Amino acid sequence: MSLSVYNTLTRKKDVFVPLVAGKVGMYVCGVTVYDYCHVGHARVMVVFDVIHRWLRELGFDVNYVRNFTDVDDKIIKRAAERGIGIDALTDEMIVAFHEDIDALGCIRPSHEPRATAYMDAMISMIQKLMDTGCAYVGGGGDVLYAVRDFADYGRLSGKNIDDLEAGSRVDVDEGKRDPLDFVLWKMAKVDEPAWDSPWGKGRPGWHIECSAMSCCHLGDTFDIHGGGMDLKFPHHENEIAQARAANGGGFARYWLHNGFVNINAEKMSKSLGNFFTIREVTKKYDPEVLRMFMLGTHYRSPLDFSDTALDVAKAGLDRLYETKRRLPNTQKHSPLPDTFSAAMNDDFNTPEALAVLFETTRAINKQLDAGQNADTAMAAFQRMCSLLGIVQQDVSVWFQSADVDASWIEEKIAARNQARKNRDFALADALRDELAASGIVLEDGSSGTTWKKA
RNA sequence: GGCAGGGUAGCCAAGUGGUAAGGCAGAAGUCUGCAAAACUUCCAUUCGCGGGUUCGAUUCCCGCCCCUGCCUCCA
Repeated sequence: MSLSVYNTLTRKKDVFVPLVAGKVGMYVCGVTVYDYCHVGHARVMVVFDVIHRWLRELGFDVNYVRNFTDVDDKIIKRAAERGIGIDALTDEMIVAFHEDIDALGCIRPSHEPRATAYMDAMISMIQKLMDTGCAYVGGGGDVLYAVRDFADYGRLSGKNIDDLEAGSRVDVDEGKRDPLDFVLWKMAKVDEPAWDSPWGKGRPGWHIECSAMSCCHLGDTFDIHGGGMDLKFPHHENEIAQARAANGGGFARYWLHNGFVNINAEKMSKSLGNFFTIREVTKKYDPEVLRMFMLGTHYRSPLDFSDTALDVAKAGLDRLYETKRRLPNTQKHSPLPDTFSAAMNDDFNTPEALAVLFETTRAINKQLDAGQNADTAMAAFQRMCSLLGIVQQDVSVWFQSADVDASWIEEKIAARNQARKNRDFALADALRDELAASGIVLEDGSSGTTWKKA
């Protein structure tokens, strides 16, 4: 059974064969750290976390690199508004990023390079582009990349340079030879953070950082490059142009792009202002709910965000945790169901994988209901949950971490059970209703009464 | 306008040239004092619309309608 991945470059599912047997180099475009992450960012992190986990499960030694863009116009503007330096802002936002993404159960990448730590690499790449004639100094002093000189320009995004120019929304900059040319090195204005370069004090353009950092960590040619759909053009197109021109070919072999998170069928984005930050959402929902919500849709499809959708994700998790509650763990080992592996190997089909998990859940419950040993199925259940990064908390935490007084609940339960013993069901039901009003649900089992959050 | 991706039950969402996974919600039953949870059964003769290819299409082809995205920063 081999892994197939949808490759944006070829527009089809390709069998995944790494450059070096047993090893995978994967670069994912991270975030620009000037504000808190929203749910759209969370999707990229969760999607590639699952991909990362599955690649490791397949036995690959994965070198997973995800960058931080820690210098750009938005950062400079925000830092100025707050009256702090850009480092203070980006340091703060990186800490927040880690809090949010860790909460979502994402394993940290092997490396998380910050753009500002790679100035030399970027400058050296730009110098190579100048040497080969692909780059030039424009009218305003900025160093620009001449897209016309790169024959393959537009291949990744399926665009044709002339079509782009025809419907161009790009501001025509007098300093550019071609409106599509993009900035490699931007001259600093007064009071802006700047670094020395052969072309004067300035800062890198957005695209060059990813080309430089990916090649530094993974080599000129590596396996996987990922990110959100919106990065296909121009960001990834430009990355390819820069890296291939500078290194004489190569660069990423498989390009993976995840779909957007939408709100009312419209893309969630900063510019539209229709976004929710991860921390806003996780105030109301457990982070695992957000993760479950994302796994329920294939990573390349759009995902519509709503409270209803999160409620559904929570209900699904509740069902899985109910099973975990019945059989908290087993030391037994079991292979993954073939159907699960097949789903994951088919371009990381998590909805299909979840279906297998739910089927396993039913099988376990059935066996337990019949008084049979369910350890084998439970072992498979645990492995699947672990690979998907869900159902990772203690059952008691999941069901009982309420903002209520546990001893008060226990008192009510004791009183109710006394009433039940006296066959005073009116009183018993009243006590149960009282707890229900506080969001507590009771369950009378053969071994006593337990409670959980609604 | 150019390019790309979609339209599957009340909702979410997989999928296949051979007759529609899974989840949520809903209905009935088992269990229970009653519930809850679990289990069982039921819940799309049908996959945007119209043609075509085929023994057979939701799945392939053509046309149409609708939605979204990219073409500027964007995960």
